[in-house]
Amino acid sequence: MQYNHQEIEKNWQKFWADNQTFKAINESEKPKYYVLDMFPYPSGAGLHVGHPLGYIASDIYARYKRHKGFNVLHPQGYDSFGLPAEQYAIQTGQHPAKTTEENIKTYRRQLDQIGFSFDWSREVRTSNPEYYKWTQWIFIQLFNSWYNKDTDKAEDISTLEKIFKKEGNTTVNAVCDEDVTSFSSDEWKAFSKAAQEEILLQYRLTYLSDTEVNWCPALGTVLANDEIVNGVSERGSHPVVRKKMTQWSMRISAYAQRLLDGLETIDWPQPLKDSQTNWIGKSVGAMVSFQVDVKSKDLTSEVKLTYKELDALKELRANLSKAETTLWNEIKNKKGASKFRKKYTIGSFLVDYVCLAKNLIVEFSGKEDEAERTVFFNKEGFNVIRFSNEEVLQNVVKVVSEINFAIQFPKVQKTESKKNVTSSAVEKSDKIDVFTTRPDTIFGVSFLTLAPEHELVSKITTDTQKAAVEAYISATAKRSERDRMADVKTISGAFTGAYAVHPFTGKQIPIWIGDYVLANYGTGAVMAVPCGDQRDYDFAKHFDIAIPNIFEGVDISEAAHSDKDGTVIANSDFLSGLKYKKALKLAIFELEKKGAGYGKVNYRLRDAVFSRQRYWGEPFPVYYKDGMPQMIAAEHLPIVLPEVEKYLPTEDGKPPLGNATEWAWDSRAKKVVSNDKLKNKTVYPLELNTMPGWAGSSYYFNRYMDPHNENEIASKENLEYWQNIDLYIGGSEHATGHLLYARFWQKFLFDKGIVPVDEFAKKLINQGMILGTSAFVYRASVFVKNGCSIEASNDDVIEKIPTVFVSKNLFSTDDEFEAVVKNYLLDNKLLDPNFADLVLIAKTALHADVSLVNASDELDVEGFKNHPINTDCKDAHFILDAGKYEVSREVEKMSKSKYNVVNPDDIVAEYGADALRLFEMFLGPLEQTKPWKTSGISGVSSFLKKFWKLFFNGDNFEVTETAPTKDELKTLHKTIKKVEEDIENFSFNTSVSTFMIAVNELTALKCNKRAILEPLLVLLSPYAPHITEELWSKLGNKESISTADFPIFEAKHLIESAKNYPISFNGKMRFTLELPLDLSKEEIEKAVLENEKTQEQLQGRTPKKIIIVPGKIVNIVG
RNA sequence: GCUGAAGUGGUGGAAUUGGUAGACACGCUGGACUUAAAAUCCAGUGGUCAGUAAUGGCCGUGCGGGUUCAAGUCCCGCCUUCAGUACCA
Repeated sequence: MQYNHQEIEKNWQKFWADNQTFKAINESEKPKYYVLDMFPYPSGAGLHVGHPLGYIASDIYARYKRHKGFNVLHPQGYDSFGLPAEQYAIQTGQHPAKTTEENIKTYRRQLDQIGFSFDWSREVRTSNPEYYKWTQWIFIQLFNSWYNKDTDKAEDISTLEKIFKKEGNTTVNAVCDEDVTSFSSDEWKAFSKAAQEEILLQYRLTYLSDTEVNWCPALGTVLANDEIVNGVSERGSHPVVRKKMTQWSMRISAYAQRLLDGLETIDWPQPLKDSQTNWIGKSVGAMVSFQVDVKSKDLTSEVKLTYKELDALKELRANLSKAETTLWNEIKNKKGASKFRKKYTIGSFLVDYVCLAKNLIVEFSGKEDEAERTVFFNKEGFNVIRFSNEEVLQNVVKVVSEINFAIQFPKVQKTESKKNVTSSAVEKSDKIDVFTTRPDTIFGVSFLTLAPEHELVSKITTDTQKAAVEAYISATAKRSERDRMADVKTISGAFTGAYAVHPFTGKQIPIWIGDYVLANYGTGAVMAVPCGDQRDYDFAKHFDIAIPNIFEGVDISEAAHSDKDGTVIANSDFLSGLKYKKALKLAIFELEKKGAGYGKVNYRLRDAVFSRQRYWGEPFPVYYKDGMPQMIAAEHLPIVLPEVEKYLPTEDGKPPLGNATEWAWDSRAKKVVSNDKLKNKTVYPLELNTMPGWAGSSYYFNRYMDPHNENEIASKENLEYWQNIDLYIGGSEHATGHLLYARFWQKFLFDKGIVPVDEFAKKLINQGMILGTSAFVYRASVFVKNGCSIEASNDDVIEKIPTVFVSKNLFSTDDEFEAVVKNYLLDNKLLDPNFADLVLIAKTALHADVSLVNASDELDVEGFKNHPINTDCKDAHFILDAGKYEVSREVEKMSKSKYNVVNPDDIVAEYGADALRLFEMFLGPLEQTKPWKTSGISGVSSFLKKFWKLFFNGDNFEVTETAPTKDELKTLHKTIKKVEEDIENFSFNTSVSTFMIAVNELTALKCNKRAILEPLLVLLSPYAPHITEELWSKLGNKESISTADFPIFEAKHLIESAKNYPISFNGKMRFTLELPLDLSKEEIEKAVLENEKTQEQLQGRTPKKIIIVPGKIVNIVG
């Protein structure tokens, strides 16, 4: 009987579905085991052979664990919110829900035909309201929580309010915004409700803030750092710019330390742990404050303000009028060269706003001395634009765009005249905070460097340095982030003219700016220790700044000395003579004593922006009342995504949800209502942003435990029973995205007592990528010697020349290629011999669809000519090699554009799911990147046929009950041992070889005994579930093979009485000798030395030494 | 630059603690069956040299050293490839 994989596989897939064979139960006598794949985003392209790799591995493991007596949970679902469906909706108007639904159908069909043992009754989809109800619910929990550093966990916000009421915020040890002001309990009580809310927002684990975000204009949305690759969007490669927006953020930084600590407790790949560690980027050091030295400033301004005037100025700045505030809110976030200042003195005039770098003054019109002011400002090189209060209040956008225009296209040329600009008071308290990991080198500081964007720069810059500093700032502002990153070597900077005071020596330290200091790391300022840091060293060398040496016996004439260990500090007052560790501690101690600094741990990890300007994502359960966010009570969830007509941002720049007409919250009726009702007092606008892709994937593994529960994420009992994932398989590209956020949420849910464990996955494996094997054909491009291509100059010369392709082996160089083509054309009279010298032929490599190429790299020429992508090749000529056209091969990423994508559907149709499963495992180690070559599948395919044949005699199923022989038992138990070890070590590729060896041996032994074949079926069934189910039932078994116990290995069958010893001479194996295993060393030596072959090797010499490892090897030296 | 992983036949890859390098496959070559092809089966297949042959010698795990009776495996120094990350103070 023939092995008919199509019929067998279809039947058993139906059987499993009908009998719910793999449905997991939530309580059992058996131990639990939870195996999970990272759920897929259902893309329109469907699966290619690379996608199922991890699923096959986890499925084998899940099936193996079932055989081993575990209650296995092995669910699957879809991460079904995402950008592609939305992009498609924008292009076609098709609702993303519909696209998603269709894609899921394709995925499901493709997955089903591979025979996975998923419990589909637990399927989740992140875009289902029943699911995202819980995503919204978790968001509310985060909003209602703060992080208490004393208890080191998240707590309910009410406990914080209690403390505020009782003792203000000075005693609170919380993770919060950096700029919180302190208040007493009385002050707290005196605050308005709105003010209190605003303060609480600075402590909540999710909070609104104006954050600088990665804005992608082409996609109309904000992107996370990990969604940007090389400065452009990961999807679509669109440019990305920095922009300030009011956004929801997640205070993941609160968990930085615990996210690091947790890594110690989980069995994840070291590279993945390392990249999380680097991402979190913990550095231990100190915060050091440097006072700006006021005396040193060469204030040349003629106008001096009195203290009284200064106070008045401060007052003015604090109490802006409504129009002033409105405009200020629009322009205050401008950075760098377009930074604005409010209420600033120019000469003796007080101006409303000024951009110093661009020499632009913005004023409200209607001032009495307007004409006089204009004359003075213009004389000083400033351009003035004025707006009325009404203009600002009615259309602030227009006003801002006029200001932007004025910045870009200044009317007045900068005059050379010296300006009398009062830097409006360098206040005595001005200080520059720096973060350093090397406070022990504090005596080596010879300058400070500020990021060009640092807020103090314009304030401290002296008039003499102003021009240089401004020029530098505008030069760096012009360079994109990308340029700055790419160009690390060029050293640039400018001296501000200002000095700071060294906290210990009191010496003056010049303050520089330089773009090697990043504005968004640490404080945006560094204390430069050129002798200990290469960048500082290079900077100092470049600008000829002193490089004091504070290391004992170290030469720093060539480069900085950044080694810490073993270095002794010198020339450093109280630190001299100390080693790194001691000096570090003492330096911090002294800094703290002086009040000039304190020990601090700094993390690279930033809070995660949680708002996206997209349609196809979870809506926030948030409405705004008087500008303050309000949570919708959990009982009214889910807040369902509204329908919109257009999926693009609105014309006034609001996110797509701004298009919704039914998107207001009726706080009395507790439901979403039409926007028309917004005039009502109890109806409020809803949040227009949606959540990012990682929201839904950060807890889905918990939801699988109880996916249909309407009252909780999952019941306490189920969470308690399943705990967490025992084995999680997925790609390493999620290292600093999904896998970090999911750990964060799990820890938060753990703090809140919702889940029982604080790490969601005990073991994780990254499956490697499967690459495609592209096929190339070589096409001849014909040129006439004057340089024109044939298309361009259609003369007689080339009239008859057709498209020509040349088989790979016919040439090795370009010259040979040209000769081959020319000869062919001449032989076939396609080229006039008189013109042969006028013609140039170049070769172009083109991708050919891999489905047109067979295992021997031979191209199906007719297929190629008729392929839809080669319409221009219908009449092409192919120069063959021995009647064949051979393509050249190259391994590349699988991609549609490279025509190297292999669809599992085709493989399943031709070879069967079992063959696909075996082959994917056979390709190589699971975690390794490896190329796909369809030709290789014939190996596993013929293995399955051989295996099938063991059970048949001709057309008859024939398995005997005869007792097995020693050899047969040995083969079986050898296989049991190896396969079990391999599965436990996730070495699936080697167990496939083991199966092949076993079947080869049993075929040779002509074994058709039940006692051997039945256990072998169970061994193979995790890998090839269909064929084994079929044969299992043919053996008379009524239950699915998945319920069978795993065979037990018995060592007694492997015990050998003799060993074929390799006999080596000086380490080189010369021959083998079969000897009984129970011989002693002496007996072995005797037997070996007596052997004639030994004597032949020795040729009369006496061995110096004989090494005998019983059961292993004999080595004769001499 | 830093971090991590890896370099073994024509190809994918084996070799658990140092102990017969190249398992198992693909591909290739030859043969059987067939009118022919496909399928199937059998044999050979790291390189090189010698021999009609059986067989035997030498060389071989990125390169150069070292430890050892014995090194793909351990140590030192380099080279290359891939992945991640990047002026992190």
